[in-house]
Amino acid sequence: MPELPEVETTRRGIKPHASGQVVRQVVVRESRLRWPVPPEINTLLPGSRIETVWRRGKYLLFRTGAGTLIVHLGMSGSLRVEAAGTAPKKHDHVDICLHGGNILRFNDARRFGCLLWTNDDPLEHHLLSKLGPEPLQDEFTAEYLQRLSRGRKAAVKTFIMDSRVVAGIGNIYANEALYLAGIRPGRAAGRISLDRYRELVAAVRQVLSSALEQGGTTLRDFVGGDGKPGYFRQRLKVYDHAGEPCPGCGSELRQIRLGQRSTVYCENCQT
DNA sequence: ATGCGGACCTGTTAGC
DNA sequence: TGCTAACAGGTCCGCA
Repeated sequence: MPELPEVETTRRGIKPHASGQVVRQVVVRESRLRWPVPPEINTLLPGSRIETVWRRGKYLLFRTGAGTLIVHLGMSGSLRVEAAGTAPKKHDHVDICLHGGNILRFNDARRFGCLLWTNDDPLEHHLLSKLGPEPLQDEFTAEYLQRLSRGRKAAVKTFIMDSRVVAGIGNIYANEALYLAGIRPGRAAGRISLDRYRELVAAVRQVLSSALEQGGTTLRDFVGGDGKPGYFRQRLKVYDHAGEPCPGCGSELRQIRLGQRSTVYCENCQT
């Protein structure tokens, strides 16, 4: 579920409640996540102070004096702040109880998310070390995409959803950005011009920033750090609108599958 | 090196 | 109404 805007929305919601707080206790009700919750979550995290909460791609990073907690929300995960004493709901797998009286509560129905621990630089962790540039930072450019894509036959949509190419773009925003850029999702990445990659980079930036302003996209179960949904769903132009008229030209939006992911586009506006 | 399909899970919905 | 199948915001891994 959560792509970059949802993870960043979560970070912003949680940060004021978590930064500077000392962890009082950790309760793990279900340790079978994508990877088993490591023992350090129980041994090193309690008693340590959360210094900062930051983000790399779709990973949330909680730096403490004892090491760094790495959190990924997978498809259905959320992390929200609740008052101590609030009864856990279904799929509330982990509670990080803070001395101030709040709980950071990890919920994930599908358990594709994870909580990991590292004592080293988290950016060197094997899950993060190969991530491509942040799409909202300057290193993400048309020249970069063009250079990296030469000779590649993969669909451009699959290409920009590859976290080694650029971090944080998932299925919703890949569809939206390609629509905004007027590029057909199935086009081979290696055969797209620099000018069209310029359009694409601008579109990615626009759609991600705009989604961020709206607190992310909630299709069914996403909630931010405050437990509230995001409001970008009503701004989606193509995702979740297959069979409906294209907002630009009125022709019917088509749905296909690319890399096992549903892909929606306008055959007229995207070439 | 690149690309593909399968795997990991539960919940919701569409179809019979 | 109930059963079954397909699909859902992610991404790692093993194999060709």
